[in-house]
Amino acid sequence: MASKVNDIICTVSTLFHTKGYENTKLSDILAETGIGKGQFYHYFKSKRDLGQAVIDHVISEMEECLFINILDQPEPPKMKIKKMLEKILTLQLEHEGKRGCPIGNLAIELSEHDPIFREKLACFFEQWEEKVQQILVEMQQDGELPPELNTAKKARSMIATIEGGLLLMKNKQDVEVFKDIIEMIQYDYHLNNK
Amino acid sequence: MASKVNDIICTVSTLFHTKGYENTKLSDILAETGIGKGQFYHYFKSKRDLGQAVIDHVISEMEECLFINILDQPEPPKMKIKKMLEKILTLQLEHEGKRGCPIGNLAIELSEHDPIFREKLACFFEQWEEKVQQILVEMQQDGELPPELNTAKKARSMIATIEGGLLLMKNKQDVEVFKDIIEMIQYDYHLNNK
Amino acid sequence: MASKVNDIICTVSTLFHTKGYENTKLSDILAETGIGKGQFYHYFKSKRDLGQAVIDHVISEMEECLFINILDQPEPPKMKIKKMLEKILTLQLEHEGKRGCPIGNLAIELSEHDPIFREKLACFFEQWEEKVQQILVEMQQDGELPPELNTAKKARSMIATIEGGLLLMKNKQDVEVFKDIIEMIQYDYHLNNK
Amino acid sequence: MASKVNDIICTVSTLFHTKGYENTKLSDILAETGIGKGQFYHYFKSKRDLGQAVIDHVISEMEECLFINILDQPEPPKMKIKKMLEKILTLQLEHEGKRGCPIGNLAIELSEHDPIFREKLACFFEQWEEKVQQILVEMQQDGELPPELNTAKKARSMIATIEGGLLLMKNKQDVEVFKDIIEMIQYDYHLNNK
DNA sequence: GATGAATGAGCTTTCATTCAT
DNA sequence: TATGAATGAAAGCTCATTCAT
Repeated sequence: MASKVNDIICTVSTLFHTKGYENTKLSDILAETGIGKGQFYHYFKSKRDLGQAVIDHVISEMEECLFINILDQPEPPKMKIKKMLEKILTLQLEHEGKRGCPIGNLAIELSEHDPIFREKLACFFEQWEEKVQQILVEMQQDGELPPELNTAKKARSMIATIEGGLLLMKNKQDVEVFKDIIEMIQYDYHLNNK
Repeated sequence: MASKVNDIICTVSTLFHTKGYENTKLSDILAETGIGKGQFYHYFKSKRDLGQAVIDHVISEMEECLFINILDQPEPPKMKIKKMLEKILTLQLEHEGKRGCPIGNLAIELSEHDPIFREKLACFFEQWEEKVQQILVEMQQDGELPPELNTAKKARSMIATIEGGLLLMKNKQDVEVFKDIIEMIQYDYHLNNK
Repeated sequence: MASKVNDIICTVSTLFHTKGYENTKLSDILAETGIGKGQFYHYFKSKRDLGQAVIDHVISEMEECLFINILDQPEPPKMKIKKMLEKILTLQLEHEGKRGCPIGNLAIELSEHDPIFREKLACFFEQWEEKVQQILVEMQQDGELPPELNTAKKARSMIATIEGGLLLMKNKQDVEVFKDIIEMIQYDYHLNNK
Repeated sequence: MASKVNDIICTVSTLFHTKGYENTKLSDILAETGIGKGQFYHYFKSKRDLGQAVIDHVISEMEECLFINILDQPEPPKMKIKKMLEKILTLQLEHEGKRGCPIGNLAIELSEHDPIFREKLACFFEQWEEKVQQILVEMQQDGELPPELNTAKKARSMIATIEGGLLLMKNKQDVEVFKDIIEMIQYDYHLNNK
């Protein structure tokens, strides 16, 4: 059933998040999902095939969570950024900041060696940059950002800060690190005196 | 000899940079270094043992490159940041930005599962943060940064931006991405009208 | 239905011809016939069961083709041999001589390890030898073959030449090889100056 | 050591002879040779790699046995053919004719699907044909064969008869079948009244 | 110090067959 | 009848490590 496939994808997305793609062995997948080898290969033609499905899943979860529910909503730009940052923090708090970014992790592991995986992940980051840029443009039009600012690059920079913050947080295994990062972004964009 | 050990470490640090730790197989190491199995296990008691040596090596290279040669030098603070960014870019240009940060990559791969590796990498980031913070304090004293700014968090944020920028760059396999990030940091700290 | 069973058998006989018995996987069979697993095991209790049915089918096709339509016909002996050789050539031309003898191939693959399969194939060859022998006896009576000739052994030898010719032809992947063989048999039995 | 490699090749050539290439599983090889998986892959990079080595080995054994020791010797042509047939019979008697031709079997199994294996085997048959043809030419010059006879095709036909005879023999699992074939060839070439 | 043969657990994948619906 | 999910043994192969020389 589709639900079984979905179960597997969900379970494995957690495995990928904690252990990475290569380091998640088929045996881990079978143990965690409780299915047999044969059944696995009934649903997926290879581990790589599953990998693509999981990445699609992780990305679309993130898209819903950040894009649809927040960035695409009709709200004041600063509020959207604030909510986005809070949402990311909330997601991290579920695992005490030990896992880092499910997408960023895969980007590091796979970008140089698997063009298809790389492309999917790159596509996510591109969309994210665009959506943030739109918000920055709004802010710029409201006079809240200097008119000479390159909003595309600034958006890219904000996302870099978030991803780098998640990297440092994962390295410290401490979510407080990411809280500092959020605070600095909020300071940078004056998100508190709204 | 010590020089043989060093040769191995240098060669493997490149392998770790491109393929990651787990994905660098002993056979890759032997092929790349041209030594035999027996010799390898004569010099290192395990792959993990080599891993530690390589991480130490990579970190101390980075320390020399960024800390000793730049951040610890008696120069104006803005100049030091500028040079640091340029140095990182130069290093990336050697591989067209395809590999990303040798330390950040390992931080993502290993932080959650190997406490010793994690600690070594965390220690590097801590030092980096401290050194950048000192510079920001100087700038703050010179009135180039607002007095209420939390320099520790701001330093952490700058490093996050750099690491995240390298992550996005690796994902796009395009060094231009990182150039944007540098430009935004320079804009943020007014590094050009110095 | 019987016709469904027959469809499967026909399709699989082609698979066996090109890939052999062991190398024809159930998945090949399902893909080629378009049926599902359940349906397969409804019609056949195992792959081996199907194997027997296919061998029976291939043999009876050959019997019709060579025995009933040619060797059992009331025609001059030399004509029958000539037609038999031409028929075999025609069959091979359908696949450019790439597949070889459907029965000889299976004989090589299965004779040593499966007594039932072996027996079925051996039975075919025995019949063939007998029918050819009868023809040679006729020719002997007509004075076209020396009276001391052992017709049973000569018949066996002719079939060996044919099967070996098909083997060499398959190995060269070139039907011309078999044409040479036919020519020599025709020369041997003076089939042209009839 | 080279001798270990050779041991494996010899052992496996027997396995290939009885079970065929595909049907000889790695586990059979390991059980029969008494080595471990790791060791196997230390000596051969794949089963296919071993396959090539085994085929080379089988062919060169046959070349020594039939070509160097018999067909290339300075002897009367009829004697050479006689000895060749006897040698082949002797080889078969070692296994009571149950295995068939080590080369013919592989030719049937592999010719259609593996071009490299096919080529190696085809090359053997070509040489064989040439050597037999030379003998037939000699006989023709001695007036023992009709001058209009196409010796190339006749040589090919003799080898086809031998190979087909071995096929029928294997199918019957009875070496007597091949004795009949030999007898007929001897009759055909008047090898007894020498 | 140096070589590479040997080990064996573990990897991803395949396959004929059975079972539940 | 018919479907395809489920099973699990076995396939070919990889890998870090140890051992004998």
